[in-house]
Amino acid sequence: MAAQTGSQAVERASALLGLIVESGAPRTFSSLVDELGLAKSTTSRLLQALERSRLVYRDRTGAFRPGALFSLHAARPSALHDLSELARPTMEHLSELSRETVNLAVPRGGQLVSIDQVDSCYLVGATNWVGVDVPAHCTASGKVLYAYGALPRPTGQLERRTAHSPVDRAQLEHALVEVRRRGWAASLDELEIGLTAVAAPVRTVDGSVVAAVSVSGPTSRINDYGITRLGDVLVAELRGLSALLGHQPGRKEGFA
Amino acid sequence: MAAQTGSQAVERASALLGLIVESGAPRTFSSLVDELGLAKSTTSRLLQALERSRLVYRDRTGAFRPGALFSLHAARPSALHDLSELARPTMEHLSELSRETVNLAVPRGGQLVSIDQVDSCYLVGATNWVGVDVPAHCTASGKVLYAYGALPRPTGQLERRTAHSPVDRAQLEHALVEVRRRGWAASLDELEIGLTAVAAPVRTVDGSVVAAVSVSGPTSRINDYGITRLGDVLVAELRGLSALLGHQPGRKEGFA
DNA sequence: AACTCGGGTTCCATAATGTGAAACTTTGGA
DNA sequence: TCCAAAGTTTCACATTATGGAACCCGAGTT
Repeated sequence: MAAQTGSQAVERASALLGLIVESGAPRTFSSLVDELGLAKSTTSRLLQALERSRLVYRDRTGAFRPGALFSLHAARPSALHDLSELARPTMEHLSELSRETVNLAVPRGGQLVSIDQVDSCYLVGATNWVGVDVPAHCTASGKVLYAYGALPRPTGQLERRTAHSPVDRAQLEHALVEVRRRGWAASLDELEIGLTAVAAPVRTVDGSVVAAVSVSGPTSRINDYGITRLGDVLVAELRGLSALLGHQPGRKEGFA
Repeated sequence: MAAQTGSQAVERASALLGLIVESGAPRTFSSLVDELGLAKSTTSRLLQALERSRLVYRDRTGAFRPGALFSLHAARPSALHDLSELARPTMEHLSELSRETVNLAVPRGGQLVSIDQVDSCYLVGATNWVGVDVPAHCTASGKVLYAYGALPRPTGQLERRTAHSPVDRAQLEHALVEVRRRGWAASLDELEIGLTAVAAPVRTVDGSVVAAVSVSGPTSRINDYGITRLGDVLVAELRGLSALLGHQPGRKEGFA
């Protein structure tokens, strides 16, 4: 189906592993067989290989569960289970896709702050955002956090950073409606002329939004990539990240 | 080398995964190549497959790290990081090897108590030990815990359960020296006539012993398997389990 | 700039390895 | 006891993995 080149056996085995690990509950052999649609024999062999390698094991009932290697990783004191550690792989991936700067932002004290960043590989556009507080209303991540109630609405005057900054409350609210509709937010030249960002939400187990991930770069390059396309990619990738946080994709995606 | 039948590609890929996950530090491509001794091309393809499946990812520096699936598992609230959960795979494995009852025992209130058990597949020998306190000096696990200082020496009279129970303190101490020398302990008919057990220590990150795993069954069957052989198997397997707890095999294996 | 060294990926012919249908075994139910 | 379901092993076939060599790319060097 989605094989690029090369190792089909490994990919199939990995798919099995994925199913076993992702669904917290023990997976039965037959459920795996017809979920992947492989022959019983093939499935059996692959699972045996995984079992030999201690990547899965069969519990008492004969169902498959994540094996010792997973426990090992989980037990590592160094395996920071915090957000930025979890998000790293996804962010690296997004960085490769877009080749632009990727940021992970969370609300802090009524503003938003980036807690992790993967730099663009271009020279232009690789400023550091980690730790610097920026006005949320003119960033893509900020809009996401506003839209889904992760950040309380700003009080007082909305700062005008550029001619494009939204300073009118009604205008902002209108934008937020749009964000919720599409699932992602954009900010074109609103914080700084020539700087565009696209962001989407990261949800936790109860469906609430806890962070936003943004991709940002020169307006021209982002436009080349396509804002909508980028938004959709972000949403898709972050759905995966949300799953890591325990968010069940099926569930209501309410906004606080 | 140690392939039974079937899927070599998967096993090789798994071996790579193992190296990447086990050594907490990021692994470089070439280190993987010459550690496994596979062709560069093969290694490259396998790693690409693993990367596509999000089982590993390349960080900024190009080194390989455990991928999203591992984070996912680590983040699971259900992923009990406690001892018995961690030990399960190993215990199941031992159960299959020996086909006897496997117990995980920890010290509690000066005695020892089993906190998890995998039953033998034989009818004879499958009693439940979980939760029942037994006199430590006539069990294999107890001797292990004594030997490595996980359990303070017993006070008062040593209970005589059978004619083979060690009731003499000097005799016990002598046995403990032997335990430390070999790395495992045995108990033949000491708790109950006809019941033999072999046990070895589980170490945690600082090298101290926190638990013992024992294999026990009818003296005759255990003898058939070979006490020494069983002891060695236990030591080897538990070395792996100890690694899960962060114990660096190289480190000093001091006994408290 | 041109040259080269080392790490890494891609190509390619070869055959070894993985594949699925079906036969077989085992388990559990009625 | 007989049957159905669940899983494993067998087997003939060709798809798929393999490793050597060629290639690529970036970082030093002259």
